[in-house]
This record gives sequence, structure tokens and C-alpha cells, in this order.
Amino acid sequence: MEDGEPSSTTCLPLTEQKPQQNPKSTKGRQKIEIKQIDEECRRQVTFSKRRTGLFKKAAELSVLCGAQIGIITFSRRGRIYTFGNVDALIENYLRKTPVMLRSHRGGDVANEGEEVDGMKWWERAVESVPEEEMEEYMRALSGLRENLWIRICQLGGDRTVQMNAPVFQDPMAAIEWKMTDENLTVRNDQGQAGNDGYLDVAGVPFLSQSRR
Amino acid sequence: MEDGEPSSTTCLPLTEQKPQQNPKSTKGRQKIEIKQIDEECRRQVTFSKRRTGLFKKAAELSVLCGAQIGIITFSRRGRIYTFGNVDALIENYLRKTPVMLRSHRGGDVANEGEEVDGMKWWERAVESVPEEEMEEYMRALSGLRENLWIRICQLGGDRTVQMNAPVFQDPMAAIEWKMTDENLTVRNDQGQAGNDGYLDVAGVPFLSQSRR
DNA sequence: GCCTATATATAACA
DNA sequence: TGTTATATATAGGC
Repeated sequence: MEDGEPSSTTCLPLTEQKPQQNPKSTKGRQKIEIKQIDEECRRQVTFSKRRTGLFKKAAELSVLCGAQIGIITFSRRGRIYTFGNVDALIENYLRKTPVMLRSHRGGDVANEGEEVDGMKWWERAVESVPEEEMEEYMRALSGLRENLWIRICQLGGDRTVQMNAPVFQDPMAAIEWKMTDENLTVRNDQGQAGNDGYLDVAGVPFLSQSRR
Repeated sequence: MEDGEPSSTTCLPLTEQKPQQNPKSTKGRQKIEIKQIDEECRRQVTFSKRRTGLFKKAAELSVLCGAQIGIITFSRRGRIYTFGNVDALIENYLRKTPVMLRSHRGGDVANEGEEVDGMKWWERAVESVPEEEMEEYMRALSGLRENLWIRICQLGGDRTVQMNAPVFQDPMAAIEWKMTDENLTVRNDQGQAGNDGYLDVAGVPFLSQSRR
């Protein structure tokens, strides 16, 4: 947009300028390029502010449109910040996109619908599985489990910070939920405690925000 | 837009303000209350626009701060819209908040850390479980599975719309990702196709949502 | 969808 | 953190 001095040519210099010794207390919001922020400090500030903004937007969308929204965020340090009823949404999501089930019977997702007694294999009680199918059943369950945890070891961080906004057990609850400061407050629950020193590369904080 | 001059108000009032030709082409963005939108049509438009905005914000945050972000959204019709590498994030999330494991050995999460051969019970191969523990193991797995699917039947809708933005297999990939139109384009894949008529129960949305 | 006028989100500072 | 000046998001309308 405009950049340099638009010059004051179009304005009459009639009255003296504002006596403010503050020609412009700040530069205001500057345009930035959407690319990785290198400066640790600035990045953290941005992460914090924008995460807050993102969650707020999600909350508004949820209320305005009665939608269920869940957000999972891993900071680069491996810390988790979540919004919404993530657990319920995950379960629902897993059902609608059953990627975890491919390991059953050859891994062809086409078999997914196979039923016995009107139930999908994963819906049947373990005890109801016939002896002769047990081995295969176990293998399937194992695969299910494996798929759940297979990539677990790929990430290192272990610090968990839960930031939960509204929890909509019931869809309608989302509508009731109001965006009060209370609701948007960060609940930094240290998880399983332990050494609190995060051993951050540069003594940058980001951890001393325990409140509430 | 101009800024050089502190007060445009001091500009010469010589010419009459805007000629009346443009009374105001639009009212511009109006302030709205954050509460459930009743009008079906307006709600859908808002949902669409704000969802796009939300995902865009998420993408920016992801790139700017190198964070991994996943968003799951269920419209009130039960359609899913997701952003980010949801699968990977879910797995990671499940590890850090192993709520699914409470069913093991009395449901005390305190036992969660119990290890055998340096592996958590859920990490062990099914085949390695001693015969005498098999029954209990199966019960535990069953519980795990049950917890995964327990609430499955509570939702009715089956339409699945996947809207996937970037897929960050690797954390660093997020940084590379650019916010092109291509990336932000909605990929509306009907899932398993079928009747598209949702049969939404009159105005009362969320239809047969079974409540608890 | 595209457009305009405003309501909001936020980058740079203190 | 809180403030300020701008960059963006978007409600209402085609």
C-alpha cells in the first residue's frame, strides 16, 4: 500500500499541527511475510498471540454456527495446546475416517464393512470371538493398536501443556458457551510435574506462565 | 491510508465532502453478537467464510511458528472438515493424554506406567503376552477399543466431507508449506457418495443427536 | 463467488 | 503484559 511519505501537500497547513510530541506513538501493525520467524523471542510472542486469536475464532465459529470444533496444537517444543472437546471429536473422527482399520484382513479397507451378527469386527466383544478366529482377531487388534502408536517414538518432546477452552459434551452446549475471559484463560496444567526446567536452548521462558 | 499528516481533520474543508453520488455502496462489516445464528442460510454462509478464515489463520500460525496444528470440525449436519495432519496429531495427542488406557487394571491411571521388558503393556506384541495374563490383556485391549468407539453410536450423520489443507508429515514441512490458493482450495470429496439430501429435521438441527 | 465499509486481530513498542 | 496504529477478516449485498 502506501509507503513513504504521502507528503502533506494536499492538506492545508493552516492550523498548527497537533502539539502532540507524539507524531505517532507506534508504527502500528506492520505487514509481515508468512514465513518462519527466526527470532526465538518474537516467534514465541507471535505463537502465543496468534494461538489465542485462533482459539477465539474457533470459539466464535462454534457458537455462531453450532459446530463442534477441536484443535490440537504442538508447539515446536512439543508442547500440546488443545481447544474444544478433542477427545470426543477424535473418536468421531476415527469412525468417519477409519484409517486405523486397514491392518485387518489384508489391509484392504474395502473389507472394512464386513460384519458378524450385525457388528463390525471391532465392535464385537473380545469374548465373543470364536476360538478359531482368535489369532486373527488378535492380530487385527494388534494392528489397530500399532497404528495408533506406531509413530509415537518419532517425536521427542514430552512436556504437556493443556490449554482447554470449552468442552462441549453436548452439541447444544456449544451454543450456550459464552466467550468470557474465564473461558479463554489458559489452564497450564503441568501434566505429570517433574523437572520444571525444560532445559531450553536459550534461557527463554515460555514456562513460567503457570497460573490459574 | 495517508499518515504523514497527523490530523487529516485539519485539511481544507474547501470542497464539499463526498458528492452525494455515493451514499455508501454498502454498510460494510456490521458488528454481530456472538450467539447462535438462527437463519439457516446466513449461518451456512458464515460457517463457510469463518471456517476458511480459521483454517487460514491456522496455516499462518503453523508456518510462522513452525507449529503442528490440526483442526477437526463437525458441522451441525455432521460433516467433517479437517485441517492439517490430523492423523499424526491424533496419535501424538493420544500418547500425551492417554485417557484411553484407564480401563487397564482397575482403571487407575496411576498404573499407566507399568512396564514389562521396558515396554508399556500396550506397546508389547500381542504374541508376547504370557498365557496367564492373556485374559486380562484381552480385557484391557477390549477396554481400549471400547473407549475408542464407545461414543460412536451417539452421532447420526454419516456424510463425510474432507477438507484437507497441508499435511505435515514432518514438522519441518510445515515451514516449507506455502499458502497458495491451491493449498487452500476445498477438496470436497463426497466420501462414499449417495443421497445428498441430508433430511435435516426442520429447523431443529443436530437432529437425532443422542444425548447423555 | 466478488465487493465495500467496518469490526477485529496483531506487529512493533514500552 | 498493555498500548497504538495498521493489516486483515468479514457482514451484508450482488
